[in-house]
Amino acid sequence: MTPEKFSQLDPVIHSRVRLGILTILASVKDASFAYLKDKIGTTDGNLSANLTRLEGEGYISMKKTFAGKKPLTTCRITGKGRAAFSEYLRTLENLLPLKTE
Amino acid sequence: MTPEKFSQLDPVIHSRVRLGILTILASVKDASFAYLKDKIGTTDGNLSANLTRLEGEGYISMKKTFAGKKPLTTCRITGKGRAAFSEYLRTLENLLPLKTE
DNA sequence: TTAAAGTACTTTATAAATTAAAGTGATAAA
DNA sequence: TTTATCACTTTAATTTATAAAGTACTTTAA
Repeated sequence: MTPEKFSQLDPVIHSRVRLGILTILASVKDASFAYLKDKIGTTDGNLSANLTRLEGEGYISMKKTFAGKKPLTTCRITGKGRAAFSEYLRTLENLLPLKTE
Repeated sequence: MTPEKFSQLDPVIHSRVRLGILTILASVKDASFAYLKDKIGTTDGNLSANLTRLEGEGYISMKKTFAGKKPLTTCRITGKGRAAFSEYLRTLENLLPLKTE
């Protein structure tokens, strides 16, 4: 049994913005670009880049539609993303001295 | 009351290697370079750079001595580092759906 | 009606951080 | 002696993240 190492934490998830995206997407059916931006507190460019990264990893999917006349990007976590996120949390709990009450 | 944002997570701490360093140093009086390297599972160069970063932030202190004839770097968390680490954990617990049992 | 401001992003450029490779200086082993 | 090893540091290369521009509209307001 190898000792638990911090390198086990999925680097795709271990980014403040991507962690925020996945945390939100794990708890709602889907979320818009604007909603994510507001909740996470980042810039348009940064959010865009990180969503693209997560989509590239197959952790989320994005659908582009229109809300009236305005473009609307809707994001959703995938099964793979949900599994990776759960595993990330599990690893964190094993590694950190957390005391959730 | 502003919504909780992931940008509140201290970027100095939110790095897999530095998180590992602080987690260990928070639970022991001090630790050697070799011990940290083994426990965290990283390379010499990476560990060295991250220790220097933490020292620069005032989160840890390093003492260089000799163990017999070999150089020995001993690391210790500072009060500031301990406070920042606690705050990081507190923020994480507020942000993530953790279920520590 | 048309100019200005806003929305909802993406793309490109720049800065910062991580990782990998090479380097240092000493000891120990063959 | 030369080869290897230890305990790191430094430099270089790659990857990330942040910031600045850019695109393609829509809405408001003169």
